[in-house]
Amino acid sequence: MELNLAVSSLGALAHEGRLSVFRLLVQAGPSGLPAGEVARRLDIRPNTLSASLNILNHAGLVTSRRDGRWIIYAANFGAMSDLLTFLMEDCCGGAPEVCAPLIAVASACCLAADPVS
Amino acid sequence: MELNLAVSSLGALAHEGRLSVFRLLVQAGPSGLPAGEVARRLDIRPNTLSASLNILNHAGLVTSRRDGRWIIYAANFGAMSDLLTFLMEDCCGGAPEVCAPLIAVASACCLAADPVS
DNA sequence: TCCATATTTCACCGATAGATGAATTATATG
DNA sequence: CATATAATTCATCTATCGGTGAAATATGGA
Repeated sequence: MELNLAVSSLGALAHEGRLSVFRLLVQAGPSGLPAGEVARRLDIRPNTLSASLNILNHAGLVTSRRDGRWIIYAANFGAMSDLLTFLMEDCCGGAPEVCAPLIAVASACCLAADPVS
Repeated sequence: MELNLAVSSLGALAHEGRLSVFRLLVQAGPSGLPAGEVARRLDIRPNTLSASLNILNHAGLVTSRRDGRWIIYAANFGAMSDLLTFLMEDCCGGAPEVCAPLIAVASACCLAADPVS
């Protein structure tokens, strides 16, 4: 990942409303949620939410598809993974203890369901 | 980690100069680097760098200590770990494949040196 | 076709971020 | 004490961000 893409992704997430939206979509999984459902759950006005989703989308963090009169947004898990990987690069230059908690978190939520060989 | 702390941490990193500074400090390890050395390596003016370091410091991402006429900055690896952990929370609601690459990265750089039991 | 619903786009305004030159503080050395 | 170096603080200016009301676009149903 390039520095500038990381900066725009971090900038997209560096906002209370947008971070809440992104986390909600992460929790919702790959099937995503319609914009209106996001607005209702987080109590955000439609036009404000639209601007937020547009910023997250331009940063590559969410995808959108139309389904009838709804537009479904979903977290882009690949982009999320790329960003976190970028932030972790070289994290162990002198401090291997940094990664241990992360491995624990990732393991707790994933390894049980889909173990890494 | 609270949402607002995550937002301020992400905001601190969402800047080309500051992200470069943070990554350099991460690579430098816990012993850190003097401000002037950071400025020289990244070609940033001293006052601009000072503002950047101040923002990273207020977000809790770097620490500072004076050593003679130098002020040594170091990445706060605990805060970094907390932030990444926060971003990964609930990441597997429906997509366990998200975490696999992260585990791989973390494992590659850490497990060899300090295996998680 | 007409209307209701879902979502976006637009124009505007106030607030905040970011860079800079100049001045200031702190430390070491002769 | 005088001077040079390291780093910060301050004042200022410009650019961008973020939210809002109003209007526009798109879809489905009567």
